[in-house]
Amino acid sequence: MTELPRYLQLLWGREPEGRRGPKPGRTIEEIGAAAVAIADRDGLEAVSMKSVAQAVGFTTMSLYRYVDSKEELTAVMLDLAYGPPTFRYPRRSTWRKRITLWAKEIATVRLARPWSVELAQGGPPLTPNALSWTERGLEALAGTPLTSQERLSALLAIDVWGQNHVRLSTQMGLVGRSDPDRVEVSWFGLILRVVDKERFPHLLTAGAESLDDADEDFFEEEFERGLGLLLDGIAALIARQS
Amino acid sequence: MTELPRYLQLLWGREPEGRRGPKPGRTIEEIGAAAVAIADRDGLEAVSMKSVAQAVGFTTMSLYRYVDSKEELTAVMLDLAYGPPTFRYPRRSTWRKRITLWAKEIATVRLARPWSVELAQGGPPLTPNALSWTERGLEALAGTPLTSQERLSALLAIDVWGQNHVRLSTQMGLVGRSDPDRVEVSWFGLILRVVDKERFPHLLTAGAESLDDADEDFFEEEFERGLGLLLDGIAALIARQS
DNA sequence: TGCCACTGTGTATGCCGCAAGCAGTTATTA
DNA sequence: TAATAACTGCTTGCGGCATACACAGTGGCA
Repeated sequence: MTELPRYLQLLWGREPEGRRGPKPGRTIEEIGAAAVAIADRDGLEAVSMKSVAQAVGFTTMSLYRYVDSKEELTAVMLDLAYGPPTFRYPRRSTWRKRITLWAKEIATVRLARPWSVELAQGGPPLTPNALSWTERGLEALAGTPLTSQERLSALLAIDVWGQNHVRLSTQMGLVGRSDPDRVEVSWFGLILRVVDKERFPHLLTAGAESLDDADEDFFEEEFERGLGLLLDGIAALIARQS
Repeated sequence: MTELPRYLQLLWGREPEGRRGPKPGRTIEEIGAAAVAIADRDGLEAVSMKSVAQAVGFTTMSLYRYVDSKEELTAVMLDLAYGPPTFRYPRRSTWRKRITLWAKEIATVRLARPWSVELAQGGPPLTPNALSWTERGLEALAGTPLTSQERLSALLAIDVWGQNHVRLSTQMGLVGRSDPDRVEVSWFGLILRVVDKERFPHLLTAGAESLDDADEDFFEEEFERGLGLLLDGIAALIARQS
């Protein structure tokens, strides 16, 4: 069993006792917050070891006293972007209402920090805030007959879907109310120039019909559609276990 | 309406007529295939404009005659990694069986190219093979009462979930049969060192129970779990529309 | 109390990657 | 036939990540 990575030691307050040497000039939270501020203002590509170091009054290489790599820095950033979950579940609410709230809160956090969905994904959650959100998701499913594996599996599916929804909506410029005639036209309009009816009959039909039914607010309506589908799947599973 | 990006023109065979100048020395497929071969052999980080150029007998900057950026090169790589869908749906099969096959085939492709799930996602599908897979997914849902938006939404949810499943399983070293006592122990064992029962009661319970019920083959069993949930959701939607 | 190992910061440096710009050659169009 | 667009190689600039080391500060131990 190897030692905890440095950044996790720091984030969790789990440093070994009796560290010698000068006291650190900054906390890992300060460093992460500086990186988040840069990403918020100038986008993810503006976050470099150098820009972050400058923002906290260090020189570049001192950051490696807190994180071993830039990848670890981005993990810290994501944890800070998430922050602790502060919402409350209504009293006596159904699991469905609670999970819906959980998913909406996550999407809100992600939307406030669009750069967070562009970060490379580095594995399962390990940081304090990320795990706090997992805990809140499990709390929402408390009292259901699902096994633990089924609970974790369901939360993962919703989380992954939600991230992708934010990312795709952002990339397509479809966050917020939009002209129904313009919704998805950038994607469909583009593929219309290359696909032929012989090879892509279903796609052409689906695309045209989607334009007819175009959402007034793609982000919100597709959120309901996709989350509804996932919740229905969970409901079916619960019904089978009852 | 702007011009099609160069790489899409090339991939779709949609170049304007009458291009002057020397004939290109390579096709975009050849360049993409060289990049895929490098990624297969040495991993994604070994793919640089330089290494790809060398592999096809060019110098670095000539690649920009085919793609405008490295990002476009990775889109070409992904399309080639997918290849055209070659599977067949059984005659008279249910939508559920067809979608299951579709999802499994995608996962197989992704598993054969684990680097493909690490690529940054650049928006909705635009390339020939990627769109062919979408077409096959729509074909699997033909005959169901779902609207086109619901169909696209369902396919997207499954695709996204499948990619994440491959990525996470690969990152956690959980592809193929494994010692049940070791499954997820790397993740849970790690968080056990930092989480406390007061703050994370549900997580600790879920983790311990998951270890008790540990899968013999995490990848396969979690695939069934997660896909089952999504399919149940689609089934509920279909039942409501019937 | 003094010595020494460990730790925090700055500095110097190396290597690599992406891509703008230009020169020379090739093939099509006017 | 001349002009022009397109293909390739070459040059170059800039920025980023991270190894290694010097110096100063702090705690553990004899």
